[in-house]
Amino acid sequence: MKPSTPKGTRDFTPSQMRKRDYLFGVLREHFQTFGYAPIETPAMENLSTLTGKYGEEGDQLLFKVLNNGDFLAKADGVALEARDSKAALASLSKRGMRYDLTVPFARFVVQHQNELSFPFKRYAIQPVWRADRPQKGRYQEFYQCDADVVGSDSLLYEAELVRLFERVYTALGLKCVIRINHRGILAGLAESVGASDKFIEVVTAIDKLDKIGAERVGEELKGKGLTAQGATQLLEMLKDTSLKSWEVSLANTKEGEQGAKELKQVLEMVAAMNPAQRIEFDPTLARGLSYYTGCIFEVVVDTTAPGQEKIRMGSIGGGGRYANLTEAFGGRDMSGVGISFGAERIYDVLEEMDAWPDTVRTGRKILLAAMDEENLAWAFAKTDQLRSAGIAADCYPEAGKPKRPMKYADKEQIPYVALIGTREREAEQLTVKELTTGQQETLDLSGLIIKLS
RNA sequence: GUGGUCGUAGCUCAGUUGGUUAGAGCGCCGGUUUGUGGUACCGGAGGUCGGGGGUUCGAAACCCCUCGUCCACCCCA
Repeated sequence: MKPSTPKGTRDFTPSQMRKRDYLFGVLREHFQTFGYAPIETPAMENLSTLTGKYGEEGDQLLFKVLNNGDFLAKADGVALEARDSKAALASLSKRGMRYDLTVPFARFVVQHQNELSFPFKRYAIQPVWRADRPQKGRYQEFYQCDADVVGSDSLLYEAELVRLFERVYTALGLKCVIRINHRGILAGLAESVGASDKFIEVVTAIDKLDKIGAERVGEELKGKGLTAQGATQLLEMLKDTSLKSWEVSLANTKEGEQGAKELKQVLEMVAAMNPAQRIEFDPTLARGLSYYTGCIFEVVVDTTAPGQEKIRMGSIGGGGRYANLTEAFGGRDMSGVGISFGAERIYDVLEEMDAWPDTVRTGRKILLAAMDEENLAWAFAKTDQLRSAGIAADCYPEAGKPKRPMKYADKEQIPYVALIGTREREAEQLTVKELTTGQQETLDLSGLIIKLS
């Protein structure tokens, strides 16, 4: 049998893990600086927590966990006989794998509402699972990195999360563009072309604009029941990227006016903090997720920035404000706003740009190698002293010719090798070779610690 | 879930109309080198040709099924 991981999943090697740890570390650090506290929720949730939250399609993409024990004995015989998977499911599985971090978060907030103080700010970096058909950059197991705040409808948080986006991407060495819109603008737009009742359809159609073009979006809109005139007018209005003129054109729609007003405030706050950041109002930004109700964001790589011209990647982050997230779990009506970093995509971008810091390349800094058996214990003791000084040191486990440890250090990209023979032990000195330059010097332990610190 | 593409060594891939013992490059292991890795030269290991069934005197190649991959939809990160 050829060993392999299940479809849509992958292993991470040490060199990949060092990069992932770095990326998650930058995220964690910024989340905490911005006042978000970590939480974790289980890999499995009760199926009742998950089903119905992602729409019909989402339910199909849930990984279900088979009940333990003699599950068939307790299964619904009628449904099994009829080969009706949907009907049989309830008696076969009561748990499912986490599909995203937002729904478990909503469950968490309601379940712990009496222990939490609001506004409650949390972040989470955890894998999620989807029974989707895998493609490049699309897996059945992948990590999500979310920061959310619930229990306040202050626009301060919209501005804060935009700042969090830019701070993180800047720390990673990436120039990005933050696109922003408001569901109210889209609602006002639908209202002004007489399609208020087709709001969801309008949103999902607009979401496809950059992908399939205005013409086909127009056709889709007409297919969904818009008048030809309404569809044309809608597409015409979307060409306008000036927030000022939207304020005017939507002044007679309640939601549209409110949306434009809120957007303006957020943009003003953000501009006051960092006028250099590219943040663009984009009325065509829709985001498919149905639960957004206020501002929505999406982050893309800035392809006008030096060194980033060739990057072709979809959004590397997104988010928005939602109302009533906790409603499904019987919580009181709480507004929230949150963002998500597309860690797997960011990884690919950093890989393409080779924008990793040097620290991800090396694990161990120095390898100590004894030439003969009687010096091995001394080499091991020196390794221990280096470790006590906080230096990632390792001792080659077999004494002998330098060839093996040298080759090992070369492959493992350990930058320094100390060869230890009787000469070194008797003089209490270490002969240290730097592999990239081939240069060699003799130092005592404290000198070596200073050199490698 | 729908349509398509491709599965040959650890990796990237050759393999003629179906015909002897299935190859290359890279990688891996060893040697040339008994206190010095990366280069060079020499040698070696490694394949039920994704799996199962069928057609045939004969299948890596043709047919069916199945699993996996990649791509386009759907949806999404």
